[in-house]
Amino acid sequence: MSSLRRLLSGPTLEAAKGLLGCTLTTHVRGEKTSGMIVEVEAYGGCDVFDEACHAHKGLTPRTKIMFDKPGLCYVYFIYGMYHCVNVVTESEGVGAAVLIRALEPLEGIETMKKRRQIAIEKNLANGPGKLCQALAIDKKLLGEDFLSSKKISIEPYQKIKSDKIKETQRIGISKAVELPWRFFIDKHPCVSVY
DNA sequence: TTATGGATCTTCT
DNA sequence: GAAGATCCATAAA
Repeated sequence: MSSLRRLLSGPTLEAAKGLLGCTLTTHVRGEKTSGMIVEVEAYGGCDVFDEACHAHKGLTPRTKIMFDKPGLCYVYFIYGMYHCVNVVTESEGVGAAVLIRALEPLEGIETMKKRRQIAIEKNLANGPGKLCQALAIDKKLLGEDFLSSKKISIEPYQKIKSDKIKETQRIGISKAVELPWRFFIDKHPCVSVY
């Protein structure tokens, strides 16, 4: 088992921090795009009652992927126009995941600019909905395995020192607001909100 | 079958 | 800083 898989099988908060500095890559319609993960949020897991987690009420058709094997891809549609990507964490049977909130664009930047219709690099993927547009992530990728899929994958890239990682409350939710489960690389220009 | 609200982004002031 | 766009998944009936 790879070290990344082992990380994702463990506590969601550890997995979230460990994903910072990894790369996220997609291959869609022959175009390769990738970026480094600079901001994440943890949802569910760790035996904590997390009302903001989609899976907190139990297994539904929408959230069943969060109860599946760690390392799978959970994509959902929000506000009528945007997608968000999550990495499923913890053991099979536990409803937990890490939301990927922001990337630093690395490869396929021209493709991302075209998909996003903007030219400013740091705005290509500095938000959960934006990075899905930039990497062409939608529900076709639901259930793919980040560690073995050819369409979407996560790989270790840069080691982030723990004193570079900042934790704060999560963004854009109305329940369990107080949990400090958002992690990002301090002072990185591609982080969505400070 | 219908009603409700959301892990957001953009545009405008 | 504030508001509108817009549609899927849920829950209730």
